[in-house]
Amino acid sequence: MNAEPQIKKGRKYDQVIAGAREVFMREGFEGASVDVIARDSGVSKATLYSYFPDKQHLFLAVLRMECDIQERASMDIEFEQKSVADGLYHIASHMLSFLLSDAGLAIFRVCVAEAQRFPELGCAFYETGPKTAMTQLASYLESTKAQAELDIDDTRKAADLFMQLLRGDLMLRRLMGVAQVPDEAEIHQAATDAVQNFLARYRRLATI
Amino acid sequence: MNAEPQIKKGRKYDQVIAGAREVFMREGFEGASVDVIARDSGVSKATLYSYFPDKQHLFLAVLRMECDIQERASMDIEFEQKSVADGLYHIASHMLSFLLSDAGLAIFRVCVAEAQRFPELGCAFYETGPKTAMTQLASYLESTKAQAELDIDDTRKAADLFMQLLRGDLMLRRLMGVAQVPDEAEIHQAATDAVQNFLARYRRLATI
DNA sequence: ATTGAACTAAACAGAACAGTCTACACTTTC
DNA sequence: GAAAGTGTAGACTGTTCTGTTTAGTTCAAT
Repeated sequence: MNAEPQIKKGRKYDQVIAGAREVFMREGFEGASVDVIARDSGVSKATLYSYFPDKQHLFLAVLRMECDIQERASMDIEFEQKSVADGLYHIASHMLSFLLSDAGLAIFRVCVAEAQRFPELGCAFYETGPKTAMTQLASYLESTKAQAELDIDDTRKAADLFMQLLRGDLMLRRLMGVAQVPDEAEIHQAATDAVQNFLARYRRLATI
Repeated sequence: MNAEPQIKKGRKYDQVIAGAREVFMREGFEGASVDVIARDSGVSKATLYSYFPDKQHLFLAVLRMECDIQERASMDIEFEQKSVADGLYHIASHMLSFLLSDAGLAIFRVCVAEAQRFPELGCAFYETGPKTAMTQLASYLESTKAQAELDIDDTRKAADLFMQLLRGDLMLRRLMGVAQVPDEAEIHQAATDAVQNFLARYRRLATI
């Protein structure tokens, strides 16, 4: 926890992280070799080991950075939407594009695979990824609840449900390599379905 | 595809599979060493290699067997329930117990991790696991639809939704190592929530 | 009792691995 | 232009890995 070993120095730090990211995501932790990482990064092994004390710390540095990115990539456009349906659809398609992309899947895959070997990793991913998204979504639901379009008693549970609806079967098929990376039409379809299901559950009845 | 290499002979076959299963589930494909598998199986390395031509074939044999088991473990108790709610709850708690158990998670984890390296594996898992369950559930929904308790236009979509509701946030937290293996109360809670959400979406309005 | 198949332990070869080290090149700064 | 800092290529160490081989053991069935 304390006394983080010497990490970070020169100008090639980002280059190493980028190369390592690619190889780790492709091969997993055990499958990736330091020699390959060094070669793919365009960096010598000596340089790599001058930045990171060992392979594990490099791995964790890559994934911590990935988590940071994920956390910062918040749902920008929130309140200026016309209807709740539009807002939810926007969020849905935005998140689906990421979740189902090769990059999004790769980090999910690696975290699932290594969550046992690196317990702190799984927690960090959950906190910065799904949980952050859920919290942001919950606050959105809270805000527009005033618009009285929705009838929600527990926004946290509702946000949770929406996330579940999003991931759905398509995510599973992507994870298992059954489905290819979806095109815009498929994402549109999945987002529409999710919003529809969500509204069917939570739309205020008296209003429409 | 054709000409499967020589696999299976003597009486220690099951013993090897059992040992390999345990090690692979614990360590993943790359993390598991053949020496450890042989030792844990109580079998010599030579014997192991007399059964399987290499590590990959052993790995795939383990997971094929796991898929078979998963496929056979159908949802026994289907029609003799009183209400649809009871039937769905029964299915839900049954499936959740498996999905969230250490064993259920382990195979899911391994398949996610190795679906890229072994493309046929991901497909086999999806077909025998989630897809089979969904099909069985769909046929249940079809049958009780006659009871007019539910208002379903597309049973496949409905079954898909139910599965999504099941997996939910708890499954994600388990995968990431955030949550421990749940006790009966937690499973009851999750199953109840899922059924409730499902019925809120699909219960026939005019009936009650 | 003998035969033959299945199994064992242990050593082995050859490769790949993580991590270290040496010797050298480039750039900046005094 | 010397010195310091940062980089390089790649050889090297010692370990671990998969997969093979050898020489010997168990055991069932004749």
